[in-house]
Amino acid sequence: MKIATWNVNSIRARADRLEQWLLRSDVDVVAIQETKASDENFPWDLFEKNGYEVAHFGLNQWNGVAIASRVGLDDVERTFVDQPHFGKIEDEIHAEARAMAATCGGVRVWSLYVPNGRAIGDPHMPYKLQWLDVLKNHAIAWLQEDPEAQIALCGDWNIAPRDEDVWDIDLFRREGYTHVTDEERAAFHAFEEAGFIDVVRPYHPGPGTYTYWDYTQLRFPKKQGMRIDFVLASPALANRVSGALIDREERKGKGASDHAPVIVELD
DNA sequence: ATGTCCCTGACACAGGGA
Repeated sequence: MKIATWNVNSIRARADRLEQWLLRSDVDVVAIQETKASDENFPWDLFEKNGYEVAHFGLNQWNGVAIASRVGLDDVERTFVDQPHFGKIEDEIHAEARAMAATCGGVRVWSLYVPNGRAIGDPHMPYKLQWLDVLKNHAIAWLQEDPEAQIALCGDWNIAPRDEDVWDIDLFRREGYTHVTDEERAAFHAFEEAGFIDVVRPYHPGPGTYTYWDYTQLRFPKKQGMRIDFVLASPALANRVSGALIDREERKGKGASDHAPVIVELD
């Protein structure tokens, strides 16, 4: 069985490439982030005509997550319990469309689009950290409840856990960029301390291994990327992993997302 | 090649997000 995670940066703009990628990659499950679509304009047919069931959670043009599966799609859950909100007091406050889960082929798959902290000192940064903290507490509870649970926390984590996960850590430090701060890294490592394992890194160690390249500044041809998309597997699921792929080919050419798909193979 | 891309509102391009 193959499980993938991919930030598509608009599922409508990516429809043709996504369909070709489904045919080529032969994945059984894909957790999708940043659909930038509401449920009303989500391309349901794209999945159904290729043999996938699909569930989507989208409220407007921002965020949006989906899970497609050809090995079952059960117990769909939209947002996690007590998912932090973001909004000014005077605005309508709602939980953003950044998290959903489904059980696919016996695996509890989460599609996660972790908030972008935007900038150090920006209110989106404590929102990001709080969002991760609440999710981490759930992750701990899930494993306490069932140590053998097969859980895949898939998504765009918007964190580069190690210095080698960005092309120039000195630049990030000098400019005070996000994604590499101690606080963000601690929030990520808390999942590892809870027992979840980055199952891709052992197959594709760094330095120079990335999953995202900014559209600007010729970042992709210059090989200036960031490793921010991860599949964190529970211990029982990690034991089944037999391979992994960062599909860098999919970042090439016209109409590519700025993120590459990340694929995990299970025995 | 791959020297931003994508969305919306509204009809041209500004504004917002990444």
